[in-house]
Amino acid sequence: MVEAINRRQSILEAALRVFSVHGFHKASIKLIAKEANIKSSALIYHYFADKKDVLTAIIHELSPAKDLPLLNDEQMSQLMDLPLEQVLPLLLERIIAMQDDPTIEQLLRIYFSEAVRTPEVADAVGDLQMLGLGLLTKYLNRQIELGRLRSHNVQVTARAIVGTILVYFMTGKVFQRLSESLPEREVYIEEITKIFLDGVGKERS
Amino acid sequence: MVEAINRRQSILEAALRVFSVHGFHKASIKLIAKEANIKSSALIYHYFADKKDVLTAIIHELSPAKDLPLLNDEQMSQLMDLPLEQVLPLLLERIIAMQDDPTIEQLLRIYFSEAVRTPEVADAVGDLQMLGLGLLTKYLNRQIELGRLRSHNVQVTARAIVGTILVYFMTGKVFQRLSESLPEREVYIEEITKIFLDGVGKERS
DNA sequence: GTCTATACCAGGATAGAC
DNA sequence: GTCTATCCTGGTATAGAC
Repeated sequence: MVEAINRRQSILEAALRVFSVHGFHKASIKLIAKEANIKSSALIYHYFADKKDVLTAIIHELSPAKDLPLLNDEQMSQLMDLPLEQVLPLLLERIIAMQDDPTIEQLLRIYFSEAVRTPEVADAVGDLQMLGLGLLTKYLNRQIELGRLRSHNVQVTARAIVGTILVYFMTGKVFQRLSESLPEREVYIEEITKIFLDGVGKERS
Repeated sequence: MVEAINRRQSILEAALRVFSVHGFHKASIKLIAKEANIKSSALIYHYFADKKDVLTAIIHELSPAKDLPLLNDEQMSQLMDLPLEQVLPLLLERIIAMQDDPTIEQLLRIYFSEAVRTPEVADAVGDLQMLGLGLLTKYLNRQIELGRLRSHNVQVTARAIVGTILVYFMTGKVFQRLSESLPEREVYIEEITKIFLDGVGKERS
């Protein structure tokens, strides 16, 4: 059978699942083979050089980075001029929704656990974050230019925004124990937006 | 030689280092033995039931949770009444400074990479965060009560604050690539404080 | 309490038939 | 392109002497 492409793909998907559950090192080639419904683990070596190569392929071929440039330049520059009270909810909504996609969730699990020691993974995630932080700072600077935001250190704000996403993911998916007190998604997004716009200080009226 | 306690301790410390660098599964008992300067990996089984037990011991005996109750009730209730513009910098300063301690940094690395799949680790970290979030929400509620902060969803604010710490750690220690644009520690803390107090919106003057 | 030696198994990877 | 069989390394863990 010459269904090479399908085979390769299903191995990749199986590996994604196995890696995300067991971690790279505990995940065995044999288990991946079983998950992929192939009789022979040897087949994996037909498509990939070694175990590490499977991980690399996952990172490069399944990364959500590809989905990011779904905005063309026009849409982008439109976004740049929208006020924060519109952009922030949109952004948070979009990114948090991504976490519902099982593939993304599995990828994130791998990223989290492997990034600390696998430079290749760290780089992939780093690229993603660079992109995100870059766009965010660009946007924030533009808004300052438009006089809608006060002049401030946008690097910090951008990171703080990313932090709210990070913490949402972690309390939701990693430390389930914390999910109880985790507010509804809409509430979370709404409140975050308010905080960044106006802080939590007493209204100066 | 009856230096049991020292031995046990140095095994634990060696394991901490090895786990933090290689991760739990890749870290081998033999390597830990070597790191601990003991001739025999068998000795480890004299002090611990198995490899997993070493990890458990690390988490329970080296966790920074113990250092947290360094405040007695009096100091605590004093803190509760201090305004956010004082408490937040203090808190951030303190926690970020902890990350300079190599032991803490190594522990954090283990937490991050292992929490996603080792429930025991997740619980330990979860406890820590519960404690942190609990204190934070309590504090925020108190401040609202005092009329210093506007009434709002404190669960969200608490998480957003934790997020700023998380992201600082990650961009600093995990994704070194992002360190370049990472602002100075003092700047970061100062700006974060400003954001939470007043947001980044145009001053309403 | 610390060592040497070793049993034992699992995982990564290859050879080679079909 | 997919399989069976197998090699080999390295890891966990134990037995047992000192």
